[in-house]
Amino acid sequence: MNPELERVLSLPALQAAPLLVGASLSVRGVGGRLVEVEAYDDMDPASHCYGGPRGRNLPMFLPGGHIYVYRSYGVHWCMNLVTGEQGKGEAVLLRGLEPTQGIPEMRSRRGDLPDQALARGPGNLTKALGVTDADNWLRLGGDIVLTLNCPLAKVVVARRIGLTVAIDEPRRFFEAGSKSVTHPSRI
DNA sequence: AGGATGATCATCT
DNA sequence: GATGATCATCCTG
Repeated sequence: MNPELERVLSLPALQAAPLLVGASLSVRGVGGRLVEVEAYDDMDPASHCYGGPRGRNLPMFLPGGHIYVYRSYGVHWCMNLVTGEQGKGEAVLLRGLEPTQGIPEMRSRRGDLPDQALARGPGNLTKALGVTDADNWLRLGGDIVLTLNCPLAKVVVARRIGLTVAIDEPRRFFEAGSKSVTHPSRI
């Protein structure tokens, strides 16, 4: 993994998240540009790692560069990039991606949708990319590759979606104007 | 544009 | 037994 990416992934989630908007993610040859992410850490009562390491949250306490996948509402997989130092408990939820690679394969998994909708939303993103709990605990660099791009000029920080606590915390980062962002008007 | 609903299961109490 | 870091669909205005 290149040194700059290594550095970004060693940052706290709140600092790493905006730098990951615009980065390229590829999962077994299928991927695109990340356009929406959300930071979670041990100070956040909505985070799985709140209260310390136990059960399903253990991957969040690995060093930055690992993958944390969990089941949401019994129906969807959600994928996180672990950031920060080992033992801290931080991760960035991947919420939206603009497809650039393997679009026919995404369409076969998601149905006949416009490109922009294939990986919009955390559950749809994992489905389009073929990510499941088999990818939990993995480290970037094998099946899953992340490449930083030039920092984007227009990264918006917004409130969050679908939570019952700490919903107004500004922890959701997205690219202004992208059509692969959920609730773009909810700032 | 926004509110209500049900699907479905790993994890937690 | 209850709870969601969601989504598609159906409604209302």
